[in-house]
Amino acid sequence: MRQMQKRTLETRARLVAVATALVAENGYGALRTEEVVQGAGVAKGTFFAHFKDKDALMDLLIGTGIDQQLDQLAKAPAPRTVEELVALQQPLLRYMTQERYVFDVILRLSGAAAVAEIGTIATTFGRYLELTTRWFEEGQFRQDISAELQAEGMQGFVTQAMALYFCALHEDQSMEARLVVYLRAWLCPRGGQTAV
Amino acid sequence: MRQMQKRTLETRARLVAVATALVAENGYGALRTEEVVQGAGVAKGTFFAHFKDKDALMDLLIGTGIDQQLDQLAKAPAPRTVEELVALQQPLLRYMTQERYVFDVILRLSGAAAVAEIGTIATTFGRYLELTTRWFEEGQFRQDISAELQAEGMQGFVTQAMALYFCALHEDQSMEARLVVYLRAWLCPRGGQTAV
DNA sequence: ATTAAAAAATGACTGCGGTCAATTTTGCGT
DNA sequence: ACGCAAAATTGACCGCAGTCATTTTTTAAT
Repeated sequence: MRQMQKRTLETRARLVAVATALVAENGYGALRTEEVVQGAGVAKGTFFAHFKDKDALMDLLIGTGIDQQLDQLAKAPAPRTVEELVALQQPLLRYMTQERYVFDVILRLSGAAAVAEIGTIATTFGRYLELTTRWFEEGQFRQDISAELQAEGMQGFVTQAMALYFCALHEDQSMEARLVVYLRAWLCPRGGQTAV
Repeated sequence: MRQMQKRTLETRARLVAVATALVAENGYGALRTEEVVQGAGVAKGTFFAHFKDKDALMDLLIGTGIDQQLDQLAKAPAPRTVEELVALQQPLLRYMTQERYVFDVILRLSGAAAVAEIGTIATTFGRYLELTTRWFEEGQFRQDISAELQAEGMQGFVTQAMALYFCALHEDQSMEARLVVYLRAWLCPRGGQTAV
């Protein structure tokens, strides 16, 4: 098995650089592989030799963006209130909802289809869970369920809040306001009936 | 303004009938507009005169399927335990996760893009909320938050459970088992700390 | 019946993602 | 240096959703 050529890395880097620039200019949804390929000075087929499909490129671009947001989250100390929790995550939510197309891609790629092909976005979702689980391990919120479960639940509510952001039927409140309501109910339940 | 012609209804009915048959045969993801059009004996353009795009047809087909599931749910008495809650919804979950493609379409269309164009799937999601809210109004579960909020939260967890069903990283437990864990934590919290 | 205008249907055409047999480039063994 | 096989690249081509100027059909007024 021969090693990868330097040329390969250069071509790939050029494709990614051109794509990044085009996205910065016109947004994710407007990106066309034809433009990327022309900008990089290669043929159509070369693109697909480097990326399985357009989604694979998007996975890389958007996944990188999410990772940068998580870097910020990782710096901050564990939030102690629901309000802090939401405020801290606001930049991440804004990034993921910047375009309807971006949110759709994230939903589509956040679960790895096969273990063999865990993409960047799927990886960031794992990292998000790890990171927020650590917050809950500080014990500021619920004691009756595990930190992992609290984190998984928060992830679900965050997704739901983002989804409703794009829904014309639920324009009454902001994404953040809705999330505060959800997370208060999830993380600070005031002992309801305990039917099992 | 002249009224709609009988011909219009006939053509549309034929398109839907052919599409339904094709889906029954090969599944949703394999449906091609070309086949629908040929089967109905009309031209390509006619299809798009009746449906804004392929998604609009899918919205109708899948939305109808969901509605049938909800009809079943509406018949049953309000569940009194989390296990009943999950068992009752199992057929609905199975329907929505029968194909990856179906689940993707549902996610994409469950929120109405514009108030003017509320599709069948978006409508069923509203119906699901109404229906389950009524369950929670019976007061079997949490007393500290509204029935609506309990229903919205459940919807989020159901979606999350379905999403993880398609994720290779979370194959350790079934959709139903995961949902039971979520809903127990959501609906039967045993009074944790009440930080606000 | 005649006609005019709206409604419906047509199908060639476009845009764009993705494929693949053929070609060029590269690095290794001799 | 030479030859050869693997790796990388090429671009014509395909599949399929969606468009639109043109034609056909229907309806209502005269």
